[in-house]
Amino acid sequence: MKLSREFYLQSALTAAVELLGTYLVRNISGHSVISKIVETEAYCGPGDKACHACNNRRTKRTETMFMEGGHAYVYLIYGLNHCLNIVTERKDIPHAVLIRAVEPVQGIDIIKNNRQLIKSVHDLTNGPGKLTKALGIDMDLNGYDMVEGSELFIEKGLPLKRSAIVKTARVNIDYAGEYRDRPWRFYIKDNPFVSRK
DNA sequence: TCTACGATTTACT
DNA sequence: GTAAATCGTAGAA
Repeated sequence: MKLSREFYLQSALTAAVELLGTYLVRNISGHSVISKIVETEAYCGPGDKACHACNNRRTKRTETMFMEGGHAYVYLIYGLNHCLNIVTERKDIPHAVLIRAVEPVQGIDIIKNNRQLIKSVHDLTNGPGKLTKALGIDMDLNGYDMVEGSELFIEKGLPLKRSAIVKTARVNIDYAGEYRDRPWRFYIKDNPFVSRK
C-alpha cells in the first residue's frame, strides 16, 4: 500500500525511523524498480545546523524543502552526484529525510544497467549518490509529488523490531557544530546494503 | 560578477 | 590510506 499524505506530515526524525523497511518504487519507461530503504538520515528544519534550510534559509535550492510533506527533494552534490530526500512536515516547515542506502528487490537488471564497473552487488545502492544513479533519479524529480505521482513513490513495508534499528551520528556534516553528533542517522542492523557501519 | 566548497564516489598509491 | 573529479549554489564583493 502506498504511503498517504498523512504519513509525510510528521517530523523528519520519526519519519526517518518509520521509513526503514519500506519500499521505494521507481517506475521508469515501462519498467518497475523496487528497493527496500535500509538507511536514512533526518534533517530537521530551521534549528538544525546540518540542514540546508537551517535558519529558514530560503533559496532556489532549499525551496523544495518548504513544500508539503510527500514531495521529493533532489539536489546535486560535489557537482557529480545526486541525493534523494523525502520532504516531511506541513508546508513551510523545512524537514527532510535523506535516503542513504537501499536494498534492490525487483528490477536489479535495470539497476545494474544504470551503474557500470561494479565489483559486488552490495556496491550497487549502498550510498546516497549510488542509489540515485542506480534508480535513474536526477533533478527532473526535484519537487515530485510522491503521493499523487506514479513514477516515484513509497510502499508500506513490514514493521521492524525496535532492536533491529541502529541509531548513530550523521555522516559528513563536520560543519554542523553541536549538531554534528546528534544521533539522527538510522539503519537496519546487520543489513549488508548500509553505506557504512 | 567572483570565489569557495559540498548530505560523495571512484580510482589510485 | 589519499586525491581527483566537477559544477550549482551561497555568500561575499
